[in-house]
Amino acid sequence: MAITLKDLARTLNLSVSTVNAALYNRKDISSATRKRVQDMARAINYHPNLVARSLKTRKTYVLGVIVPDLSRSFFAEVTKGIDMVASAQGYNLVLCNTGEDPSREEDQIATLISKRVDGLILASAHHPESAVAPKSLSLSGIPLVLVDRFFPGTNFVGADDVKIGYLATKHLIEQGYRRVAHLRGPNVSTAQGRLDGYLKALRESGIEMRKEYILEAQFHDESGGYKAAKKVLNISPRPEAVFAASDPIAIGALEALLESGCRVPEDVGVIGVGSHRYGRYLRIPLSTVDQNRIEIGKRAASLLLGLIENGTNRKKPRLILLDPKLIARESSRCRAEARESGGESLGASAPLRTVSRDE
Amino acid sequence: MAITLKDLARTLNLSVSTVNAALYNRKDISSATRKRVQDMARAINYHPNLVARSLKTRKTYVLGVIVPDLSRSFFAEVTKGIDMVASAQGYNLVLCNTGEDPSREEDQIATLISKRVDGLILASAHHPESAVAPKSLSLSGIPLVLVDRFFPGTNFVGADDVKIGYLATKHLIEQGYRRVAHLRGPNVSTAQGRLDGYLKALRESGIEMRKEYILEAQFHDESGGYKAAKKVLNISPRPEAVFAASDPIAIGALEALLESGCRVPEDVGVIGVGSHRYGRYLRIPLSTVDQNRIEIGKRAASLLLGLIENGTNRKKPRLILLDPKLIARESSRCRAEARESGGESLGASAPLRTVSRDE
DNA sequence: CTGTTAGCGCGTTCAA
DNA sequence: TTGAACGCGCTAACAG
Repeated sequence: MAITLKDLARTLNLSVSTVNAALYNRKDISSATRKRVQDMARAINYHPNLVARSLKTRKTYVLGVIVPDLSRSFFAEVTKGIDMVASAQGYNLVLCNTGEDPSREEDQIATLISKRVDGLILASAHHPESAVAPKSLSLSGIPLVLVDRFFPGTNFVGADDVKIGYLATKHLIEQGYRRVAHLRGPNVSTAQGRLDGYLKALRESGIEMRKEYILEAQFHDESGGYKAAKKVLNISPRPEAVFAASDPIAIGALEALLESGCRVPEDVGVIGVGSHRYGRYLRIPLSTVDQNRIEIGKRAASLLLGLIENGTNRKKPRLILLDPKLIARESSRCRAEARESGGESLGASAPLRTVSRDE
Repeated sequence: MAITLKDLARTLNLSVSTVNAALYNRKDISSATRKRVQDMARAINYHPNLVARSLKTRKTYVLGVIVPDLSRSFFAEVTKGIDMVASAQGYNLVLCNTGEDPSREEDQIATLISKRVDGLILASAHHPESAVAPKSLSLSGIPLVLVDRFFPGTNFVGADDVKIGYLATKHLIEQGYRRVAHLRGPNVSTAQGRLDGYLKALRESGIEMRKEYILEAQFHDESGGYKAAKKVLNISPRPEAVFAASDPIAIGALEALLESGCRVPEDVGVIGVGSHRYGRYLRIPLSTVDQNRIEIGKRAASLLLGLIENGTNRKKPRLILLDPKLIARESSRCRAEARESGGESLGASAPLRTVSRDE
């Protein structure tokens, strides 16, 4: 049985309120008693019961975080970012992995409401159009921040997907590729934004868009990129480059292209999105666009904590878009001399230290 | 202000205990009232206050999970495994990322004790010799399961590291490499086990171990593997193969070897540990040993839940070692004809579908 | 400076 | 079947 404040008070021959005040380091307690109390607390291994405290204070110092799949590096890193700022402010994370199952997402939200989390971060919300979950959430008054997938009318933190698509496509065009295909993601805001950016870059360069150059795959699935790239090879005129909406798609595409005897980047250029940690170690070091995942998590947590501490009576939902960064590697280096583009120097000869990930 | 049981009861003109029983679906309530109560609960968006319930029942249905770095795929996947079985049993996870900081680990444990988690999973415990944390834990009576790094006297779930080292080294030897170097991890049980397995395999094959063939690196750090491999190249006689204690180390080593003009696997064979998702897409598809990470998480959660539900008065700590699996790819294929060794077929021509990760 | 006490929302006797 | 009342451990008045 856990030791309670009352136990501690009895042991010290003090009242609970004195002991409590002493533990909180209030100044209206003699420093002598304060020390006595704190020493004794440590000695008998007293740990304040936070569930009782929460019941009283109506504050749990817990943030709910719902992600579809923690084993995707995107979500793992966003979660890490969230935890960095949350824990610095004394909050803990309760993490829910929906496994991409929309019905579980609803259950999880209900549970988190019941657990009285102080706020909630929802990554890649499912079918928010049905919006049943957000509805009970807003009724519960729990502040909510969406991450990754946008949904109008709610607080949102994510990468600027239009810019991602634009940067990637523009880069390919600048490298001398004209016929650029796009392996897009499924029908969510993220994929849509990247597609828009792709179209914008084409338009800006006076390149006509071709519907048959746009194929769909799953963000996290190499085999989708593989299949789509195989199809790309049969289109005539054959595309000279591929902008994949994610690194996994790009990796699958790379595999398909090489397997079919294409040279990358000479015959076909490839660029992905996500700045996967091992992108530079692939058969052909992969160009990519960095979303700044850790920062996404950090900003989401900051925003949420702001909402929590300043009360939710914020007028309008905030929308935070982070700036993506182009990382040019070998997979997109056509004939053009290497421009300065925020990337590293060429392939395998790059100094390896820079890749170490201490932050 | 959240709706309480009392609010609900008042709305229905019933007593709280009736309402409560109805919500719990007890049979001693007329099904008519039961339905009435449940409908009304939904209608007015009632969410039972679990913190109040926990205070009463002394059960939070929360498991603490402490990891050093969620952005390392090992921990992300173990955590995913934990969540799979925990959530199936109605438990939530509160996740703590120590960022490798031992002092934070202690703080986190203290917080989790105060939050009255029902159990705790500690991955890669820091300096357990000081053991201050486990001590307050056992005093608190919170069941504890260690994962990844072993520490005698506690429940443990992990891969069989000796077997990992043995499988990897044996494989290299079978492929015809005789002089095998080992890039070991830092001084923790995991690295020690793999080293032991390495030595065992050498012994068994009558190969003399050479101290200068054993170099140290950080598990998660490519640059460590890079540096160590550079050193390996200067040893004479030069090793013919490298068993790296992790995939990141192996990837760094691969980079160093190729950069120095070595051919892999012809001049030097390489094998890692961890079955990284992109190992097969690297410049040279990387042989590795799979630890079965998801399963580690699942077993850890099962064990912990068992301890929780059956009371902690278990006699002896349990020790669960999972069987690793060799995955042979190109980086370790010397001249020997491909043996059947649990791996896939050769390199880039392997059918890509098999890599999709639905499980 | 220190002690007493009334809830926070829920679960659970025990009576009715 | 249903209702009344106590207590889980802690916080925060308020009283001394």
